[in-house]
Amino acid sequence: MMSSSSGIEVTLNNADLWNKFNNPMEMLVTRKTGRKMFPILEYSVSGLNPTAMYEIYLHMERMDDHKYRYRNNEWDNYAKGDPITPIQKVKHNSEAQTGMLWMNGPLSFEQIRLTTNPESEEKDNIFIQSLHKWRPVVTVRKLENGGENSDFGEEFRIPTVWFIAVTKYQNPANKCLKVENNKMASGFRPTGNHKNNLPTRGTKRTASETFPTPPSSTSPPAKMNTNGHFPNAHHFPNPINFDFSMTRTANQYAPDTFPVPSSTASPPSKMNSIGHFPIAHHYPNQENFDVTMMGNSHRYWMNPDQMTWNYGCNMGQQMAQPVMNPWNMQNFGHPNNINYEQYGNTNNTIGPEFYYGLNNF
DNA sequence: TCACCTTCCACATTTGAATAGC
DNA sequence: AGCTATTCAAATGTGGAAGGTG
Repeated sequence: MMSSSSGIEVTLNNADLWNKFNNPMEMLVTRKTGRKMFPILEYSVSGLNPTAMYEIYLHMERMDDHKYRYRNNEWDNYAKGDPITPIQKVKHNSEAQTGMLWMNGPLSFEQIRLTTNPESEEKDNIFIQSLHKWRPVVTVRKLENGGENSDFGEEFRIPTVWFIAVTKYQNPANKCLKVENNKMASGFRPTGNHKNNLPTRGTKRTASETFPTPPSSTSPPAKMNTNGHFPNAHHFPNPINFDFSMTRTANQYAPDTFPVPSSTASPPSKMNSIGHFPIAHHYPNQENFDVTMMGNSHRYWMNPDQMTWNYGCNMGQQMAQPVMNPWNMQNFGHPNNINYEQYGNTNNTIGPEFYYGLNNF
């Protein structure tokens, strides 16, 4: 928290998350489009005059005149810093508004992007120099007489909030914390589908590398569309990551080929009558469900967090196309029976049977 | 020097949302 | 009108190539 003689206080809301990165925090910066910050900067502000008008700004401030590098598992200041350039202040998206409104809600600067391009003209891009130490500064500016006679405002710095700008993460511990805490990086977790041991990750693959020929023991299904794709399947995971040893042939699709549930809880009896199947739209990490807790009917799965039975979708509702493929003989519930809201994005749908069924691809 | 470091881009894998189709 | 299916957009860290540096 930072307070002042004016009585204004600025607090970082996600300080717990920020404080995990004390080794120190590294923040990625890119040139072309700029990079969003993670964690974001989200503050609370108090002590404002509820009826007065304020603008709030953010800028980055060089902490010293050193240039740092990561060598032998630690950061050292190996050179004099690059020239210190004029400060760019980015005005918060909310523009000018009353103190009451500022104090009502979180003060988030999630739109900020860090760029190495000093010529960037994007409104929310902040130019910073890689390998230098930076500290975010919040400026609260009270508008007098419609802003005509206002001063430059009051600045707030939080001592624990600073970072070293990098174009690639240096400290592995820092990188792990980013992956663990940023859901957009979930593919890089041990349970994710990014496989670091793939030979050509990050570079363009040939078609045969991307779509290897399956083992001969895996018969393709009778029904494929003209693209050779599973009907209605959208984002297929990389087949390289598939476990073809799980593949079943056409006469092995029976429900009893699925794992036996360990739970004694009973699945709900409500079920649709037309045997709808889930459409695999986006495939979540396997950590999102526990296949060992599937119900006896194999039509349900246990949500390990909520200890409730769910129909064959873990995050959303998209259900369609009865008997759309002959590989997966499971019946999943009708969307009318499902409480989607608790799972977030309605586009994300998957059932454990279908997930396993993908190994038939 | 030259071993190591940094930067940049395309990429695969995500989440999230908008739009097209029926 | 209400779902379903498809398409679009954005956000992550990574590998490799190329350039930089003490």
